Amino acid sequence: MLKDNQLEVLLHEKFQYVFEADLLKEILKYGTFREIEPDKTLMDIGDSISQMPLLISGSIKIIREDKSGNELLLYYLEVGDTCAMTINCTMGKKKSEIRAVTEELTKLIFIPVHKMDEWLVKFQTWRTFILDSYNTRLMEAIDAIDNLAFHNMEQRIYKYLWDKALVTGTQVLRLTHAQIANDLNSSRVVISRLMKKLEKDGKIKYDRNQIEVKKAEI
Amino acid sequence: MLKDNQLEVLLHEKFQYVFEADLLKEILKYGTFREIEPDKTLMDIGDSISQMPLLISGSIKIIREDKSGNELLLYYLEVGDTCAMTINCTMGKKKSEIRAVTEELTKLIFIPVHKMDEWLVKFQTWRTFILDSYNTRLMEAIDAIDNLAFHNMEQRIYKYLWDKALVTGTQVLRLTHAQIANDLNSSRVVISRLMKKLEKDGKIKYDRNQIEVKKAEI
DNA sequence: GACAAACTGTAACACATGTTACCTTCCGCT
DNA sequence: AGCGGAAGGTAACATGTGTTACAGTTTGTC
Repeated sequence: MLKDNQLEVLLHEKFQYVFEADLLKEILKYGTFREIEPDKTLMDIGDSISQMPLLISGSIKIIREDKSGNELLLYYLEVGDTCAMTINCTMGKKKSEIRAVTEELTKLIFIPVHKMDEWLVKFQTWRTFILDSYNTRLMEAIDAIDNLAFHNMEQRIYKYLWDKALVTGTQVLRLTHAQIANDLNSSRVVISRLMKKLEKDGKIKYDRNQIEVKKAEI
Repeated sequence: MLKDNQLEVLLHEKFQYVFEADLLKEILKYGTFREIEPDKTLMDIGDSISQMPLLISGSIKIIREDKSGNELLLYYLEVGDTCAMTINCTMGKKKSEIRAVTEELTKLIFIPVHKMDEWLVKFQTWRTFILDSYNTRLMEAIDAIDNLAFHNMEQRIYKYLWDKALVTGTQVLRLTHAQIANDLNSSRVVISRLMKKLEKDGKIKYDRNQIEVKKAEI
């Protein structure tokens, strides 16, 4: 746990240009801070949610799964993001349709539901934040649809790697072909085959457990 | 054009349980009514939007297109819906990422942008409505992702037909294989092939320009 | 009735992706 | 050093989907 003043410093650092001063105070007052290790499931399909998370640092994978257990990575949440799903899960008392897994060490503030609605009335910046969040998520979902509908697996792999490089802030990734296959709902053999092709085309370079992504056209 | 009192009757009929009385009055005062024929493009990719539509009757197809002109039907808007895209396009002054085409004769009320934000502060029912809209759209986008990621073309065709039956309110549809191919970003031959199979399995029945959808498991 | 256009059926083939099986290489452990 | 497991390479094949080409049928129009 952080001391209050440390949390305050963090909040200001990340959100001073997003939220007005009074709102920052309220967040500090009513929010609950939590720090979560990498690869922890924050929320699973079917869970009910009573608090809304606000991402302070780290990143979170949002994953969709069908009944047979096939998975698909939808998008990442990063600093300053919130989970749009949660917004309505909390407001509408519905169950989660997705799984959220921390990608790295992640710091969050949880906001109680009743404050969410209250702040929509009181704070212009909160309204903008919530609507922006929804919109960003909707765009990301549509981006995911584009990938599936209009791009082949080779393009999807490259985009997956590049996105991951952006999120983690490094072009050298530590991950295996099997992990990629899992996130893209494909199979390891297919990934290996196409990785070879991507390397031949100079778009990536890789060794066991390590992939370097180069900037390239999709 | 409708006379004011006719519009009032319509609005009440559709929204009396959604919006509080004062809000209905404001909508009548500041909204602009429009009636639009089937198969008209309401909004195209790259358009700027300055008004938010509220669907009174009819239905609207939301379509995504890539740079090469390949199309994909995302979902339908129905009575009581609004276009979530628009919400942020108006607020954030961004351009549309999708195309909206009327499926049938459609009645709409357009709301000026500045009222949107004002009402978020003043009316609880408006807040709920906007957040619900976003959430519904996000769920529909995720549903579209599920289809693409986890279902084969045969299942996608059946779901497409069943959804269309729900939207239009009849299990007998007037459409061609080529139209289906277009909406699913496939090709006519593929659709014909799989339609044959669906018919053999008793899930549909069809003739030239006409398809009867039967209730079946996906 | 003749004709053109639209709609559907079908075959043959190309290509992308998934599956299975087995092999090699690398790495950590004892 | 030897072992076992994890990661990756490769081949052979199965399947799903897209493409091209052409034929047959229906529909509307003159």
